[in-house]
Amino acid sequence: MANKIAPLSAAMEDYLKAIYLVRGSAAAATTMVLAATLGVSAASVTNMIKKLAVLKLVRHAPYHGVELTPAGEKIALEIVRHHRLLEAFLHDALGLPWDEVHGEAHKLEHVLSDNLEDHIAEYLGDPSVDPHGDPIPTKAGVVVTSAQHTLAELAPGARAVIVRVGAQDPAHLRYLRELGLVPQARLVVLACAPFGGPVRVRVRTRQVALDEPLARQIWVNVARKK
Amino acid sequence: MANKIAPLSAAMEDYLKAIYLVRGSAAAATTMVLAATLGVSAASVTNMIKKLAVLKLVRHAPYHGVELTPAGEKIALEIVRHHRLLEAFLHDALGLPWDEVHGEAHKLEHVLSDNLEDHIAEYLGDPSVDPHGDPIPTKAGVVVTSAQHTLAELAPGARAVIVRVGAQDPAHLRYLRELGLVPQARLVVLACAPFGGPVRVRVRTRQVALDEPLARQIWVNVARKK
DNA sequence: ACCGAAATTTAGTCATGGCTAAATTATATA
DNA sequence: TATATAATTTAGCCATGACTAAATTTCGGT
Repeated sequence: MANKIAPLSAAMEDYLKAIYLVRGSAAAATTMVLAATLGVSAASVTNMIKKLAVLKLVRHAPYHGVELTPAGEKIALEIVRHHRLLEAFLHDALGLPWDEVHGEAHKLEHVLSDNLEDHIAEYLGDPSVDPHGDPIPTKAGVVVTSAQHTLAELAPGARAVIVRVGAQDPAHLRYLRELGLVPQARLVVLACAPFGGPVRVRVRTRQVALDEPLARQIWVNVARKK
Repeated sequence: MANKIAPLSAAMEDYLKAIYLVRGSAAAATTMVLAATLGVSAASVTNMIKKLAVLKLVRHAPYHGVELTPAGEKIALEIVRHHRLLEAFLHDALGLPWDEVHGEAHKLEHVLSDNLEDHIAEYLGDPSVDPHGDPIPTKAGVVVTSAQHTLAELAPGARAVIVRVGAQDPAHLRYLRELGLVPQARLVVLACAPFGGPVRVRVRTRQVALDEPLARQIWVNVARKK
C-alpha cells in the first residue's frame, strides 16, 4: 500500500520540512531562502533539490522555486508532527523551558520511530498544538490552523487570547515568557501606533509595549463583543 | 578544564561504546568481535580504530586487540549512561516493553544533550540501573556493579533475587518477561543438571525450566540463609 | 530593450564511513 | 618446525552531503 521504497536520510527530511515551513509562511521556497533556513550553501540546496526531484518528492522549476509533491508533503508533515510532538513532550513531561524545546526536538525528530511517537502522543493525550501554539499534524496528515490575526492588526480596546507565538529566537521567547505573552494568555489592546509603532497591551495585571515586528509574530483569536 | 576538542561522530561513539561493552564482558575487543557487534565489516573496524587511535581514545596493537584509553573510556561511559538512562525513561515513563527499549534508546543516545539528560535523570530520580538491571554510570563515570553470580551457578535450594538480565534478543526478553524472570524477582532453585542441563526454578507460584545458556545470562544476588 | 546585480546552477573538491578483494600476519595442528 | 587456516590489515572503491569558485540565468531599472 504505502509507497515507502527507501528510507530518507535525515538531511532529506530536513529539506522537505524546510520547504513545507517556508511555503506555509506564504513565501516562495527559493534556493537562497532554503539555504538561509537550513544553514547551508545555496549550491548544497540545488544539489539536494535535484535528488528530491528525482524521487518525485518535489517539483523543481530551475531558477524559480521548488514545491512539494503530495508524496513530499506527506513526509514533511510526518517530520513536523515528530518535531512538534517532541516539543510538547519535552515541555509538558520533562519541564524544559519553551525556548529550549525547539533545538532539542530538532535533534530528536529524525530518530523518532512510529512506535515511540504513538507512545508519546498517547502519554500527552493527543495534543493538537505544541508549546508555541503551532498545530501538530495528525497521523493522517491533517493540520488545523486556528488563528487569523496577529497582535499587530488589532485596534485599541480589542480583547484577544494568544493562540500561537511564531517567534523562533530563544532570547525573544524568554522575553515573551517573562511578559506572560504565551499561548492561552488573555490580553487587551491599549494602544497601537499606526505605522510600525509599538503595540501596548495589558496582560494579567501588567501593561507591556511590544515593537511591531514582534507583535506580528503573535497570533490571536479575537474575543467576540458581548 | 575538559579536553573536548571536537565533537565525535555518532559512528565513533558507537565504536567506543562497543569496545567498552565487549571488554566489560571479559572478552578481548578484537576486530572480528567488534565487526559482529556493530554489524559492519572487519575492514571498517580497522579503519575506524585507526582514527580513534590518532585521537588517543584507544590503544591499538595491530593484529592483537584494542583497548580504551582513559579519555576513550570517559566518552564510552557517557554514551552508556545516555543509553541506559533512555532505556529507563522509555520503560518507566512511556511504558515501552523492555524488549523494545534497547533499539529505541540506541537511536536516541547520540542526540541526547547534557541538558536533556539532566532533566531525564531528575525526572526518574537518578536511577542506578536500567530495566535490564544494567548499571547506569553516574555523570562522573562511576559504575556500580552488584551481581556476582548467575542462575547457572546456584545449587538446588538456593534462594536468590534477580538483579540483572544480560540477554539482548527481544524474543528471549519477551520469553523471560512472560515467565516473570525480571529484575527484582525472587526465586528458588529446584534443580540443576550439572553439565549444561536446564535449571529448574520456582518464581512466584510457578515452576520454570531454563536452558543453561539463558541461565548464564541471569545475574542474581543470593539470599543469606537465616 | 538593454545592462548589471543578484540569484541560481554547474563543476569540481573534500571528509565520513561504509564496502569488497587482495595481501599480510598470527596461530593451531600435524 | 612447517604449513594451512583464520584473523587482520591494506588498497581501492562508492555514496552522501557538505563546500568554493566559476558559469549561467533572471529581473529590475533606466
